[in-house]
Amino acid sequence: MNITIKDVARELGVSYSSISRALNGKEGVSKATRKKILEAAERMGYQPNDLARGLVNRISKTVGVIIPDINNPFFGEIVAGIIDASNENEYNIFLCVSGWNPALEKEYFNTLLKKRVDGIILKSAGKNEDYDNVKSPLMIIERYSKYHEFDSVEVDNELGGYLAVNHLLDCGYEHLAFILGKEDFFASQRRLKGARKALEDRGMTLNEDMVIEGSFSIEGGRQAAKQLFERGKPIDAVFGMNDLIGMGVLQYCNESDISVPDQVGVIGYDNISYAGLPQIRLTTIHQPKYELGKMLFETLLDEIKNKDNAKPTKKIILNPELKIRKTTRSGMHP
Amino acid sequence: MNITIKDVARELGVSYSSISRALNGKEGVSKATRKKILEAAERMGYQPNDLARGLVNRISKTVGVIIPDINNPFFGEIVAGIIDASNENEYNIFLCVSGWNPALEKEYFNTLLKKRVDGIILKSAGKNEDYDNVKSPLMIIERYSKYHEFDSVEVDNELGGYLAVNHLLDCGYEHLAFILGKEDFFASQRRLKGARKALEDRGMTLNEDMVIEGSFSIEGGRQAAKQLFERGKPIDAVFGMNDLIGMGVLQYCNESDISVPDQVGVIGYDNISYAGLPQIRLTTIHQPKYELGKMLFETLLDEIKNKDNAKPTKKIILNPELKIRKTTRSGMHP
DNA sequence: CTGAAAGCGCTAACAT
DNA sequence: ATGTTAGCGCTTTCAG
Repeated sequence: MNITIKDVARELGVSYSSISRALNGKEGVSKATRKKILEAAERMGYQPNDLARGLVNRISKTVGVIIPDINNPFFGEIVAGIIDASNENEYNIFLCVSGWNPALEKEYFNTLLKKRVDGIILKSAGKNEDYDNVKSPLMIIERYSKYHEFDSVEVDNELGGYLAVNHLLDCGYEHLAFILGKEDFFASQRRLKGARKALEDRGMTLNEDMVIEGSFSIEGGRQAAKQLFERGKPIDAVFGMNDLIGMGVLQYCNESDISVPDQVGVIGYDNISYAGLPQIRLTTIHQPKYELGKMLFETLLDEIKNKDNAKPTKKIILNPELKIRKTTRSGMHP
Repeated sequence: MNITIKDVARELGVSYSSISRALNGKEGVSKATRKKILEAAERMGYQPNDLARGLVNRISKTVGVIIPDINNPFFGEIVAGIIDASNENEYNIFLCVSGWNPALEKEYFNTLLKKRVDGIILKSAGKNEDYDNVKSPLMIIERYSKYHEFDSVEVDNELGGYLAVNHLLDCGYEHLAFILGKEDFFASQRRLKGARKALEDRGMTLNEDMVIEGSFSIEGGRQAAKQLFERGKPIDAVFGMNDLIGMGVLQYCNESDISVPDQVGVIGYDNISYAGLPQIRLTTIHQPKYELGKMLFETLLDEIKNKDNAKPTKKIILNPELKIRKTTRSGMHP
């Protein structure tokens, strides 16, 4: 069916070990025969079988990626970075989408193991201790472990939260509300921690009543905003823990004739492409998503290559950036 | 390193063909030993090696997908459909992103062949005759071939174009302009054909001067609109061949104080998630992208399973739908 | 420099 | 019902 190394060998009357050597650019073949082999392979349309190769080399040049949602542009951009980096290193990506379902995620994980991927990049939908003693190279996007036993790449969530609230305060907003994303408890908590710190740095304190949990979607944000504002307590700024939530808040404000940014300021998180649209222009915290994806892959590859020789684990932290747009007041100290 | 079938066999003192039989649920093993084997495998943490399996079965349970751009939500939704369908059938997806680069696309294609994928789904960035005599199961998204030698799934572009222009005319717009996407010449042409037909059905004719080519992006749409309007000829409606272009037109109109939909009507194509945002509400032609992805995979799988026994090729055509929002006038015959 | 042979982990005849 | 064996396509000793 498919042309194999043996077919080429037979055609040329050489042993197939020579073919292998020639094809892989190893020494031990004369210039002449190497040339002959390469030509014949080309002419016959020979395509090496990576399955067989992988079986003997124990390297599949393949990594698995599991994300919760591909239509969330946040993950889309991370994946774009991963794919580009993998391409540069002649790797291919198995993309799996868990739909925030831990059981499906687990299933995917096992399938990837069976496929003998060289490593896995995972954004877990659940608590990620499940993966604490996996032996294959593994990068968990935002793995929260007590000990730093694993390599990691992350964007500083605490700093992001700090920047967001600091900006809100700079704008003169005083009654801050916070909408967490229940899908990612840890990230939301970290951001909230930064928020708290920004408040405290000015001698203020975070009002715990004003922290509610929503879901990472536009509708989730809208609902949460509704809930928040209908309590009747004073609110003049909302920090949504992702842009989708922020956009939902915007939507609620629009429906309820609350003027943004005058009456209420809104800030999101992530800086997904939507947020920058001229009709939206949501102030937000930019996360370097594409770069994160690239570094995730590169760090994983590093791990793969140094599987045995124990190297010190590393922790790479990327910085988020404040992106001021039009949903927060511009004047300072009004 | 990894536990193999042999390890389990040794542990239990059975031959390893029995293990294989038990694990694959084939007959020829007594209930008792089957149970024993399954337990031992579980206990020892045995994970079958799909590379080896694929080598002997000549089936990798893997398909490759090549798309031009993952951050275009249009492709994102198609991929979501493909991934869901593949999961339901216990397949995994190699996702490749060509960046509209035909050379990279070709490279990816070859890599997938080496990885021995069972089939490939491809949205080609170039003219797709390159793939006319590929022997592996292949689904090209919008393959334009003179003969229907291949299975295909597509959304009716001509109908989509017709619906769009028909609606514009219903709204009372008279001076129509068209912005094509140069990345996808064929699709744009088909849609234009439908547009022409809608005009002719009312005894009107399409003004070829009013057809220009842009690029499938917001900025591309903005530029094209600029070019169009600066010619000074009367234009009261623009049909952008995708939503990104439509949004670019919206942006231009906003910057130039052209009121939409009163002065100028704008219609896009695809109905990507952006288009439905409350701040945008772009009238557009909906393409069932997720369903397209699902059917693409399912049709491919069908092809894979019936590789040899020649079945008649099939052509599945999905219908697009007009989605009226706020960028076109509502009143008919004003 | 080249060939023969073993083996990667698994399945599928073919025996027993 | 179970075991033995060959072989999938390739890489890699080990001889020559």
